[in-house]
Amino acid sequence: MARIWKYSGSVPAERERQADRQRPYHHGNLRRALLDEAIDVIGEAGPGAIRLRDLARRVGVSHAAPAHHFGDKRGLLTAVAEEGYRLFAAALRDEYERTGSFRELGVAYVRFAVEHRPYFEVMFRPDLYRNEDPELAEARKEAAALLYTPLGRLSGGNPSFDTLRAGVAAWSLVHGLATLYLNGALPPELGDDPEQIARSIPGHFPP
Amino acid sequence: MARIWKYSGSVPAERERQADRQRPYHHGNLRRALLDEAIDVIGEAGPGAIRLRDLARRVGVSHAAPAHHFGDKRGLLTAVAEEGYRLFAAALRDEYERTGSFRELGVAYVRFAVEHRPYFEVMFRPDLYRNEDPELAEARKEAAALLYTPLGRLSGGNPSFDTLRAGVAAWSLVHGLATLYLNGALPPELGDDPEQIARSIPGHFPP
DNA sequence: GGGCCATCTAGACGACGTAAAGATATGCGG
DNA sequence: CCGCATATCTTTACGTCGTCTAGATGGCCC
Repeated sequence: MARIWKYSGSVPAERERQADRQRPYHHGNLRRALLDEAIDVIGEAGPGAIRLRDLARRVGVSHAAPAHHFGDKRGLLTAVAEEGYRLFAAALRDEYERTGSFRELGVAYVRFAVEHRPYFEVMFRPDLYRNEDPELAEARKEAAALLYTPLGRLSGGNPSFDTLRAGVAAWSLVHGLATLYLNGALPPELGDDPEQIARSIPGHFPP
Repeated sequence: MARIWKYSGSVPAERERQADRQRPYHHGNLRRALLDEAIDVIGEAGPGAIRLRDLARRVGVSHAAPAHHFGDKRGLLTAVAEEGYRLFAAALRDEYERTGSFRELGVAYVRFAVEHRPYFEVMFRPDLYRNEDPELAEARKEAAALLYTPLGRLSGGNPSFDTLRAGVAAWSLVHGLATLYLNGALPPELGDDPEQIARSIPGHFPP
């Protein structure tokens, strides 16, 4: 996984400090580096495998360094969740603007869960992070709006169309599909391409 | 909750040992007691809050006692998941035999998730337990069969009816609904009665 | 009633999260 | 160019946790 981390602009480039093999006292972009490493760990072993000391070790700083940027473990996971919701909102927005299709919005939901699995796994586990964090709440609201507004537009002026419940139904469907896929709980006969599964799923059920 | 039990040395009359308030060296059914306590803890603080030493303390045994019954922490959670799948299968079977309704089966799914939340939270988090455990695999298969066989019966002889995909769709819908409800992610306008929400959700979506 | 063996205790070890206090660099005002 | 405030990182320390090992206990079967 290619990691592109540009150091912040305030770092003087002329000193080529980062090219030096000696580890500088100041990392330069420790916060970003810890988040990236956390994503890697979560992707390989789930959020339960996150260890602050381990992240510090991987990045090459002392074990207590992460505390300065995130306070504690929940703080780090809060940052992960927030970033996840922002990426999520961006992905949904892009997809809907590109296709204008409600169904493709659902497919994009599942795709995000799979492609950004580490984020997704944290986002929908509020016990892991600080759910009342204001930044996070805003990021989440942004994503939620992108799920409901396309539906509202679709309902047109039809008053018998229950936007709220239709939205929850669609949301539940794709969320459940994504969750079950990530758990490996889906029947193997469906294959292993989540996007294709999402597209092939019927939009109605027997009574 | 001070549980003051004294140890060994003075073992009184042999017959009134259970009625005696002195704690016997052998618990009697430590395994069951630990599982019950684990369910309580998970219900209050989630599976992440499980601590073997804490469970032992609550039950009044030494900190290493749980290891004998479950091997390790994953062993305990494996037992929780297995019991959960058995209860789940029983609940689904009862409901379908009682009503014969496919939709009510879905409602029962959601109801189980809410009423037996601690089990549900562990069952669908395979990273917490020993997923390859044979007892667990069997319990899970039993539950899965109860989700698909009613659907197969419903399809009748209609060859254009894709049982597998229809089943996954229905399963995803109820699973997603249950998961989102437990996360507190559903819009509050829907109220807080998950059964009623499940029944009010439409069975089809816009294209 | 004697011994076997499942059950439980006791103590130790390394890893972890987190708090406190000290070290070091960075950028800013003079 | 210089001194200093401050953000960043290190070091040390403490308590808790999971798990390992050896030993104590007592139910149960012959």
